[in-house]
Amino acid sequence: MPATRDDVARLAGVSSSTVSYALSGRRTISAATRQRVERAMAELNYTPNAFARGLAGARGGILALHYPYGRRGVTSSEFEYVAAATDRARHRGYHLLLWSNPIDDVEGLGSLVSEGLVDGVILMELTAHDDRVAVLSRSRLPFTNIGRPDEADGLWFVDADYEALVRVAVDHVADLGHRRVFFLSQAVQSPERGSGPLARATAALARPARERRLEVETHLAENSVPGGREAFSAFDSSPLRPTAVIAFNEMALAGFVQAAATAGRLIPADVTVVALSIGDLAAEMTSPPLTTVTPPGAEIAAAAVDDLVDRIEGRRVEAPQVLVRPRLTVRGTSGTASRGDRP
Amino acid sequence: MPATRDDVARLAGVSSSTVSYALSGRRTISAATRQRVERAMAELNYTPNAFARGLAGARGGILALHYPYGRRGVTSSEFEYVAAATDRARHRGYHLLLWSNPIDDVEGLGSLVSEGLVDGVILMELTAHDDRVAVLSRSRLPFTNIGRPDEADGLWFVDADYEALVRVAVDHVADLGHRRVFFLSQAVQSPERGSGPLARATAALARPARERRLEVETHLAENSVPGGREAFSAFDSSPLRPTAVIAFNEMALAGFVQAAATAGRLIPADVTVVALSIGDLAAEMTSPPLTTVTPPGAEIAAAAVDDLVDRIEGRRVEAPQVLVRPRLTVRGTSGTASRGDRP
DNA sequence: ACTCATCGTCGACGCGCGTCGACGACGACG
DNA sequence: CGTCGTCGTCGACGCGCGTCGACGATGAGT
Repeated sequence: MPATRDDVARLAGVSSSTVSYALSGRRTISAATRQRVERAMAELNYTPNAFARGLAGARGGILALHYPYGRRGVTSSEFEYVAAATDRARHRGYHLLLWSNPIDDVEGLGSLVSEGLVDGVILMELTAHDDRVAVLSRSRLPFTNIGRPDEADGLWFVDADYEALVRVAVDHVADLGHRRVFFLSQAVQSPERGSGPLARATAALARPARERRLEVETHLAENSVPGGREAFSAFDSSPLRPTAVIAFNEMALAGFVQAAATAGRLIPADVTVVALSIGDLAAEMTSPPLTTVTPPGAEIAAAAVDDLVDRIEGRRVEAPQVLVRPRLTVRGTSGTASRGDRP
Repeated sequence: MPATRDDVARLAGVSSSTVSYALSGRRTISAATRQRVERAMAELNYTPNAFARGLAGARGGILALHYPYGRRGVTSSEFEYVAAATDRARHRGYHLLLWSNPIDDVEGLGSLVSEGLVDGVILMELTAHDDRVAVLSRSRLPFTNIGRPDEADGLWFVDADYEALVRVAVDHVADLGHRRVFFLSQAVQSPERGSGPLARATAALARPARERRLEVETHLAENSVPGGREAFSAFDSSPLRPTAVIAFNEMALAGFVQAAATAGRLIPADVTVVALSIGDLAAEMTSPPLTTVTPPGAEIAAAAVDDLVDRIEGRRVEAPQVLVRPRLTVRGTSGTASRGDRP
C-alpha cells in the first residue's frame, strides 16, 4: 500500500532513477528537479522500502545489540545501556535490533549474521573468554564490544575502566580515614569463562590498596540476598575488624545492608559502604542512600554505537579501545572512620 | 559472501524453486529430494537472506517494540519487559526491533511504519490518550499494546489489572489491622495526556477502601527523592495519623523511606509500607525489604508478543483484551497495626 | 563552425527470494 | 491401449531499490 519510488517518479515527471539520485545525492541533480521530486515525495508520504534497500546492496540500516541470555534483569542498569544505544543508533540513522541467546549458543549468533539483516553488531557483557568474538571475527561483519575479553588485540571495544573504578573507591575510603576494608565480591558461576569486570576489579584492587596502606579482606558471596546476609556474618566476625565495605555484588549488598540494620550496625557511623556498579535507583532505595562508583552506562553504550557506525560507514579504520572513567556519587553511606581507626 | 538459494540448488542438483519449497513446505517434495536439499543447506551453512525474503512479499520476521522516549530509564522493571519480549519473539521466530522517540513525535513512528520493515508493533507504556494508537490504526499494521488508552474499543492490549493491584494492596493492609492509610501518589507532568496506570489505580482505590472501611489520605509527590522527603513530612504531620502507606511512586518512596529512618520511625513497627509496581531489586535494597504488589512484567510482555504474532500469522482475529493479575510479595515492610489502631 | 568535456537524466539490470503456471512421469481406470 | 488426475519439479517473473553505462543538451575552447 505504501508509495514506491516509481510512484514518486511518475508524479514528479522524472525517471525512477532520478528520484533515487535526488535522494542519495550520489549524482548531481538540478535544483528544479530536486524540488519537484521532494514535493512529490512529501505528497505521497514516501519512505524507501527498507527491504529493497537492503537487498540492493546498500546498508540495511540495522544494528544488532547482543546480550547473553539468562542474566535476566538482575542488574539494575541494563536498561540504561539498551536505551542509550537505541537512542544513539536512531540519531545516526539506524535501527537497533535486540538479540539475546544463551551465551554458549553461538550458533544462534551465526544465523543472525548469515541472515544478512544487520550491518553490524554490538556485543554486551563480554566475558574474559567470549566465543561470540570468534564467531563475529570469522564473519567479517563489523562489530564492537562493550567490555573486553582478555585477548583484545585488534578488537574494537568500549569498556568501563575498572582500574579507575577500584582506585576511586579505594581513594574515597582511604580519604575518609579507613584502613581496614572488607571487599564484598562475588562467587563466579563458571570460573572457566570468567567475568571480565569482576576479575579485572579484583586484580586492580591490590595496588591502590597497597599505595593507600589499606588492609583488605575479600569475601566471595553468592549473588543473592541470603548470600549478602552470610557475607555480613563474615564481616561481623572478621578478626580484621574492617570499618569499610567495598561491594561489587548488587544483590548481596542488599542482603548485607539489611543484615547490618538488623544487627544494629549503623551506616555510615559504624560501617562505611561504597557500592561499585550500582544503578541510581537501587542506590537511592537504601537508607541512607548508597555512595556509589559506577561506570556511566549511557555514555559507554553511545560510544560503542558511534564507533560501530563510523566503522560501517568507513569513517574509521583503526580499532579504538576506549576506557571510560567511572563516576563517584557520594551519597549517605560513606563517613569518616572513628577516632581509633584513624592512621 | 554468504550462500544463496541458487548455490544450494546447484549443489543439490535441483532447481532453485525446489529449494524454496523444501524449505517452506508449501508444496509436496519427495523425501529423497528434501534430504539432498537439506544436506546441501547444511554444508553451505545456508540461511535465507532476510531482505530478499521481506521484499518478496513474505513476512520479514521483525517486530518493533516502541516505548516513549524521555521517561528516563528510572523505572526499575523496564528491562524486564524488554528482555521478556525479545525472548518470546525469538521463540516465535521473530526479531525484535527497539524503537523509541519522544511521545509526541508521532511522525517518527509513521516513518518506521512506511519503511515496511516490521510485521507488527508493540506499544509500551500507553497513556490514557495516546496518539500512537491513531497512527498505527491508520497504517493497518498489526499492533498490540501494553497498557491501554481510555478508549480501547476494538484494540488489542495486555495490561496490568490495576483494580486488582489496588485491591490486593488494600486487602493486605486491612488484613493487618490498619485503618488509616496514606496514599503516596505522584504529581502528573502533563495532566492532558494522563498516565493510565496512575489514573486507573487512583480511581480504583475508593471502592475497596470503602469496603474495608479504610480512611485514605492521598498525597501527590514529585517523582523524585526530595519529593518523597516532602511526602514524609506531610505524612508525619497529617491529622489523620495514618499507620500505613501505599505507594505508587518509585523514587519518592525511596525518599520517603529515608526520611522515615532519619526521623526515627521504624518500619514496619511504626509504619507499614506497601509499594506498588516496584521491581524486585529495588524492593530488596531497602531495609527491611519492601512488601510489593507488582504486575508480572515478563508475563505481560510475553503475552503481548504472543497476541501480536498470532494476529500476524492469522491465527486469531478477535481482539484479546487481557488483564493480568498482580503478584503480592510480602517482604519486611508490612506489619500488624498497633493495638490502639485495631478496629 | 566543430570538437570535446561536463551536467542532468534515463533505461536496464541485478540483488535473493516467494510463487504461479507449466510440464513430465506415473498409476488408475475405462 | 488411451485418458485423466496427481505428484514432484522446473523456469519465469516480480517485489523496490542502487547503480552503471548511455545519451542529449549545454557551454567552453579552438
